[in-house]
Amino acid sequence: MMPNDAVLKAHGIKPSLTRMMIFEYLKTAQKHPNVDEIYQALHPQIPTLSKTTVYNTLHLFTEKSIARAVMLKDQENRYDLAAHPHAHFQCTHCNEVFDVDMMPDFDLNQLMPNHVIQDVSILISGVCETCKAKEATQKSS
Amino acid sequence: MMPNDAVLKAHGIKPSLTRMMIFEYLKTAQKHPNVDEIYQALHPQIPTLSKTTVYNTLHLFTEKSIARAVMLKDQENRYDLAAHPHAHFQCTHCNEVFDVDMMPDFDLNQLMPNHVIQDVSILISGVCETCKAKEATQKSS
DNA sequence: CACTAAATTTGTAATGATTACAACTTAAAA
DNA sequence: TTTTAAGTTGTAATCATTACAAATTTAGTG
Repeated sequence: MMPNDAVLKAHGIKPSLTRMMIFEYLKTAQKHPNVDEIYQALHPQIPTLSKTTVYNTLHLFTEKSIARAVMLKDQENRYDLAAHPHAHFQCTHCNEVFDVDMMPDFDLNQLMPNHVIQDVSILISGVCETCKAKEATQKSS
Repeated sequence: MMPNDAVLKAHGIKPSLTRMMIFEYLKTAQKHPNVDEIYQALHPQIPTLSKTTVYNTLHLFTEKSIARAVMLKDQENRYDLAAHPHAHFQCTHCNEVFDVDMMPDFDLNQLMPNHVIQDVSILISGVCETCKAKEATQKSS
């Protein structure tokens, strides 16, 4: 696996320490963090970190296509590495977000031959396994 | 085609005049209006209309599944009738949103048998026909 | 090293969509 | 009519995001 600084450089991003750490957090964290979560997680290690920097960095990352803003039924943005495209499932009960390793290959270039397709994002909403089980238990009691 | 009040009633919504007009606007307007556009469009006809009412009504409509909040790369919500599911294309140049009459039928219930699927929304982003043509013209000049 | 310019980071203030909430109005029920 | 509920309204608060200018760091050059 390519080291983080190489990945950033390969996308034309100068690998400052802050950028590397935000990238590393996106890579490691098993969630789809919003700006505040990233800030809270890294603040202890980078005491001078500012939220504006987190915003700046995420804008840079999405512009250079190493991250994506995940569209959700929240009023805030969450972020995701752009590496392998996948769909997202968000539970309407617990609000949790899960990756769905699936990306149907409809041929958009054929369907919309005169458009330039840059990105496709799929959001599935419903009730997750856990919440569904809880519901069932409550109803039967 | 069912009259508006019947549609509302069928979904358990009492068809007040305001609600009917917001519904009618969603049905007629060839766009994916945000709250402010709806408010501006109806304000002349309903001088006492309040933005809060627009918010309330849209919440009610989405809750009762006759409208959907369209997820876009904007910071504001846009709305859409829930009638026929379709994907959305948003141009990264002019920001315009177009309907894409396509909804791939991946079998989510099979893929996620323990989840309850309520909704699937697909957002395609890229450059639209018009903007692509303009770009080409500019480059060649 | 010293100096300069550019890139990066930071903090504060402004913006703007959305929500909370209490008051007011209208419609329905008794 | 009287009462109660439903619907609507306006104001104030919340909160994510952006604007922007200052401060800091980094890189390049003499």
